Amino acid sequence: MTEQNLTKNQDLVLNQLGKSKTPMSAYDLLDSLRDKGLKAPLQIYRALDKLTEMGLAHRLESLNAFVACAHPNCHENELIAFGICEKCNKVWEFSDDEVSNRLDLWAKERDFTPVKTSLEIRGICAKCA
Amino acid sequence: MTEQNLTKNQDLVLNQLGKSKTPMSAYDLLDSLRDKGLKAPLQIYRALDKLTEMGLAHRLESLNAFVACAHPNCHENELIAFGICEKCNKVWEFSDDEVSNRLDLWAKERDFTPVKTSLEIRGICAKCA
DNA sequence: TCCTAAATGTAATAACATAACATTGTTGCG
DNA sequence: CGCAACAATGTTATGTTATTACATTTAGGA
Ligand SMILES: [Zn+2]
Ligand SMILES: [Zn+2]
Ligand SMILES: [Zn+2]
Ligand SMILES: [Zn+2]
Repeated sequence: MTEQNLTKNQDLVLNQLGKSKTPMSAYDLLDSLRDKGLKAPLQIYRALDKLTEMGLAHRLESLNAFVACAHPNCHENELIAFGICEKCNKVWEFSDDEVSNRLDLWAKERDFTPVKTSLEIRGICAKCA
Repeated sequence: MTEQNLTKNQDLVLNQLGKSKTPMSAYDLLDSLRDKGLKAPLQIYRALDKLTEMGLAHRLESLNAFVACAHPNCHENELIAFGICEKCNKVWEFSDDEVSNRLDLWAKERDFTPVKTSLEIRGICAKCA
């Protein structure tokens, strides 16, 4: 295992995500890991579930795809935002306390208990403009 | 047509969405509109495409589902955010200028041109807590 | 060791979305 | 009106994403 407590499949998936410059779908991952012995979607989805729980990978809801976390130790509780270029598919991961605070405020005002927030800005990056 | 310039299918889909208290998937919509003559997923998806373009409906990326717009004339350009209760599935549509400004700033700093932003807070509402 | 919980393997199926192509309806212009 | 151009529709097939169900193996602690 190259990462802390990861199992074989989790490690394979995370490494593959780490190598990729752009998000990968579960089936992209499956295709690229067939030669490592992975054969079924569920093997990928199970690994991704754990990795996203641990905060080592993130799911991009608007793409149905996944990226490795770009931060060393990305807390799963904090708000994470993504910029996604629709031309080159590159992803920028960032967070913004002010945005986070405003959304917390919205929630508090309504007694709404946030569980998971997704914030994805799709557009065109500087390089592709 | 009960709405402005909508075609028959668009009108059927929007009305169905309007009646629903919770988001509906394309196939939910298809099932509930079969007796109105709709038979194929594409008929639903095409109507949804137009409705979301017009800002009369919104897609919830994290649910693969759709809601009627809760605002009278919801500009498609402004940032729209959603709170989604994972227990009762109710959705609150809102916007926040400060959040919007912070994201604009993030984009400007990088010459990133936003096209479409999705912001979805999943959690538990006051009633379900 | 033995028990238990976590992880894995495998097949089948469900849920979501689009491609391709033929047809019909609408609008505006000569 | 008659025609062209475009938008919307109908229909079939297929592609893509995700989960259910169940059997088996592995890892770690009493
Ligand atoms: Zn991260
Ligand atoms: Zn780009
Ligand atoms: Zn709206
Ligand atoms: Zn609720």
